[in-house]
Amino acid sequence: MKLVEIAAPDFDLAMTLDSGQVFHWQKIGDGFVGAIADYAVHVEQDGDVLKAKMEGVASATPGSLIPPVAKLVKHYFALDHPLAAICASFPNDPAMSAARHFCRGLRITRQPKWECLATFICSSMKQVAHIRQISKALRERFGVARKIDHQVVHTFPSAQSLAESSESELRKCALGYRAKNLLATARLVRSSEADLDAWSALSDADLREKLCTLPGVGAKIANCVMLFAYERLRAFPIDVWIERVLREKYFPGNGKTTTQRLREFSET
DNA sequence: CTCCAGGGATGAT
DNA sequence: ATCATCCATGGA
Repeated sequence: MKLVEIAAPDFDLAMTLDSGQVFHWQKIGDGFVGAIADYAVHVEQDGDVLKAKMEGVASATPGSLIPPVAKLVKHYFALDHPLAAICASFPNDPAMSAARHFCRGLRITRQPKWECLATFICSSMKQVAHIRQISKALRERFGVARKIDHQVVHTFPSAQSLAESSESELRKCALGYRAKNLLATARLVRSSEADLDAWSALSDADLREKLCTLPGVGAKIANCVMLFAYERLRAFPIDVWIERVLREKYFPGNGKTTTQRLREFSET
C-alpha cells in the first residue's frame, strides 16, 4: 500500500509523540504505528513531509465513510495550527526562549475525547513509562485489534466496553486504585450523564468545572484533557515538573508561593 | 491543615 | 541484588 504524502511544516513527529500527551504509539523502523480513533495508522516523517497510510474498517453504520488518511492525520496532529504565530505570542524571556527552541515542532494534538480523558485518569501518580503500559494493557484487553505493517494495533476501548467491565478486571491492567475512578467515569460517560461531546460548547471555566466532577479528575488532569482533546490552547496543566520550573524561573527564593498563585500566574 | 493509598520503571548503591 | 524515588487525586 502506497504512502500518502502530507505537508508538515514546523512539525516534529517524534517529539510530539514523545511529549507526554499521547502514550500508545510504537516506533517501528523509520516510523510509528498507532491508532487514531478507530483506524490503524502508520506515519513517518521525512523533513517537512509526513508519509502516512492507514487500515480501517468502516463502523457498522451503513454509509459511513472512511476518512482519507491525509485528513485524519492532519487533524490529529493539528498541522493546521499556526505554530509560528502561537510561539510568537509566548512571553519573551530567557526561560521561554530556551523552551521554544527545545520544543521546536512540538504540536498539541487533537485526541478523541473519551480516549484522552480515560488515559489521563490512568496517568495520576504515574510516570510516562507506566502510563504507556496501562494504555497498552487496556487496549489489548478491551480494544479492537487492527493490522498495519504486519503489526497489530489496538484501538482504545469505548466507554461502553469499560463500563461493562469490573474494578477487578481493570485492576489487571496495572491501574491500582485508578480502576475505581476509571470505571465510575466510564459509566457516567456511557449513560450520557457526562456528555463529553456536548461539553464542547461550554466556556473554558465551565468545561473545567464539569471535567472536575468526574471521579479521578482534578485540576491537572482536567487541564490535560482540555488541551489535548478540547483544543483549549489556553489550558495550562501544572504537573510537578512544570511547578518546579515555574518556582525556579519565575518565583526564585520564594518558598511559600502557593500552587494557587502559580495557577493565577499561568493564566495571564 | 497533614497524612496516606498502590505499584513498576528507573537510577543509585 | 536490594533500595529509594517518582507521581495526582480524594478520602480520613
